[in-house]
Amino acid sequence: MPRPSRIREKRESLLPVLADAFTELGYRRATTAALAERCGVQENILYRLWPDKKAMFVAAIEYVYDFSEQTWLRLLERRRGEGSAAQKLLAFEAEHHGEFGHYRIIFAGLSEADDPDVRETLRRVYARFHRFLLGQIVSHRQAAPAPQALPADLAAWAVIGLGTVSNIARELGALSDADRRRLIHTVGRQLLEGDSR
Amino acid sequence: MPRPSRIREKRESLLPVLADAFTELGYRRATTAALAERCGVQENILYRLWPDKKAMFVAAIEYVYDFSEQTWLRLLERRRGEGSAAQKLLAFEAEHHGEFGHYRIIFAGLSEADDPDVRETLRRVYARFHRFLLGQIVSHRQAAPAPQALPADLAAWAVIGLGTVSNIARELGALSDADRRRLIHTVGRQLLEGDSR
DNA sequence: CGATACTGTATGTGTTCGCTTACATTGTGC
DNA sequence: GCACAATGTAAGCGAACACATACAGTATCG
Repeated sequence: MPRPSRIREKRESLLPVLADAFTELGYRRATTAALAERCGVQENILYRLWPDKKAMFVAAIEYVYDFSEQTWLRLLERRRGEGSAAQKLLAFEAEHHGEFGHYRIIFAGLSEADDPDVRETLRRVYARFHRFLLGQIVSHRQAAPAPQALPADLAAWAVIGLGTVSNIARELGALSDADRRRLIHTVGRQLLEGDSR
Repeated sequence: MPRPSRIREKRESLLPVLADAFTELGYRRATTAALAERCGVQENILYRLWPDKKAMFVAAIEYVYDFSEQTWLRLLERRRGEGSAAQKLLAFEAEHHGEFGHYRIIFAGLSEADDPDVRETLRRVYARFHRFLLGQIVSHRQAAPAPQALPADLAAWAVIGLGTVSNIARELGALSDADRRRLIHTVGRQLLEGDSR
């Protein structure tokens, strides 16, 4: 049994590069030639790692979400004891939301969502995102109970919407950095509390 | 001066067809051949009406927003005297939000936003959308003043975010129709009032 | 060693795309 | 009715694309 396969490791080492490429170029302009060049390999090597370009795209979407979630989890480990986890996340995102531009790969995915595989991948990613946020909101509210006009599951979706519109505004230059911070902070807090205070 | 030009009329008559095509197919799959076939003309006729495919896309985006805004204005004229205009819009959108699928052309645009023309068009469209919503929120709050924790301009952006996440959920099948209605209704009202009640 | 599967390089290939060109037909103002 | 621009039809063109093939080098095992 000569030369054990390094396919798995190779896939993992190239995924960040693919994710960056799709993020910067979108799906259409991220040609297989461009992907291969950025990876420093020939095209057919990519085709030995994934069956087709769509599979590379789908893998990149999942990688990007994993990356984001790990960033948040690391943040929560680092910073302890200054408010609830949800508040820390909100403060962090008000500062840094979208600065990696990774939301662009989601936009690219949404415009390819007529494809069943892409749609299913996005559905799973959004479901995970929602579950994560829901957990944060619920534990925040348990720590500081209040009259809750806004159910936590809806609040979690609304937070996703808030992040999305913030990303859109960033992409289009429709809001200044300061206004985007204000938007995330103010609306985020109201959604988090489910009430105004 | 023989045969006056009907270019302007032709453009206007084909715009809805182009908008539908881009909406259904996205930018990439809406090939010029497909656009021409749906319009019932040859490709080069499209090229006599617009300089290139991108211009057709940009015109379609603007048409879609005009169409939506006119729908809302007609709604406000039709239904009188049952709550504020903003409340009527909210109730209407909770029922019908996104059912034309026109949001898809916005997704397509966002994934082509690295192009300056596309980005500028989207920026203008979002600015008009924000201005429209802001006007509705302000006049609603004037009619029924309340302690406002949430500034109206931020509320307007948040409403756009709410609509966007609702569209995403529709596209991906991530929420049932009933849950989407509940989301728009509950969060929408809270954003509109800038407070809970 | 030496067989063998893994890894990399170079070069097609059929198709599709955005866009163009050539040319025939039509309708209007003088 | 005739000049002439507007309108339509048909064909094609270079480039780019996703993906494939052919083959040389290489590391690992018995």
